[in-house]
Amino acid sequence: MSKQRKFEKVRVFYEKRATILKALAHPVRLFIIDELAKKEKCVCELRDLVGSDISTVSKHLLLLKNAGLVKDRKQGLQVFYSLQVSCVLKFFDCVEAVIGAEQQRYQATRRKAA
Amino acid sequence: MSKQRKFEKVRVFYEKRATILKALAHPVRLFIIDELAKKEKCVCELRDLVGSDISTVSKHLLLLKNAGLVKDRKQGLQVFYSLQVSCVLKFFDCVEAVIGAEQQRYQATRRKAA
DNA sequence: GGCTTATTTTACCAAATAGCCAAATAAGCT
DNA sequence: AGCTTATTTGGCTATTTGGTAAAATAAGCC
Repeated sequence: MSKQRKFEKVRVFYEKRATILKALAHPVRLFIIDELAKKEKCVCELRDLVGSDISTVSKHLLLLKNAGLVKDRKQGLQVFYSLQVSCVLKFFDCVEAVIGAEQQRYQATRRKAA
Repeated sequence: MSKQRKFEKVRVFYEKRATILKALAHPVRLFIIDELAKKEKCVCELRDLVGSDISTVSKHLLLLKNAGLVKDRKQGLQVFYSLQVSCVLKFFDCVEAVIGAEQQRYQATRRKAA
């Protein structure tokens, strides 16, 4: 019983982590993060870049904000969003490494098959 | 038209990134990754630790494997999984920082309200 | 106040995900 | 081959997520 169901005891901890990662786990949101890393942008600018309904973009931004990844600043009619946590960018290097390794394995398999 | 719908041109790139992050975006899978970082484990060990149906655990592992994050090794009746990409662990430090900052903001708000 | 523009919220539908059980597969043992 | 154990796969339902359109808010301008 000692090691069993260890997860139950740490569930809340991992749920918090998962919230952050869920916020990142969407192509549009990852794109938005990269854009905001360059420069703060208003919702309408992001809508033009992304090309979907502004309400959709707004929801993506709310999700990122609730996760603590971006912050917003109101200026007149517009709301400008900017990146709150720059360390996420470093993580993408790791993600790229995973993708690269994956492709290498795929090509190795193809060579073997040929 | 120059900057508009930029996302369409880079969509595939961000979809690949999102695949990796989706694989990470689940409390049980994050727990499994931490466990595998310590030591390779068979599916039944992980089932005991997690406490859900073995088929559920197996599916989580398949997902992590397809994302290139873990690898498997068959030994007799058992299948042992281990962490393939250790750099994900470093990212969790960033995630913890986000959570920490979030809590600080929350407490600051409470102080203001009180 | 009324008009316009930017953003958010609500309501609703479609698609994806997570979980469990049962059946199928795989590997060892006698 | 028959039995047992470990894991994977398929089928099903419940829940969550993603998207759009329409309504509601918010801020500026006349």
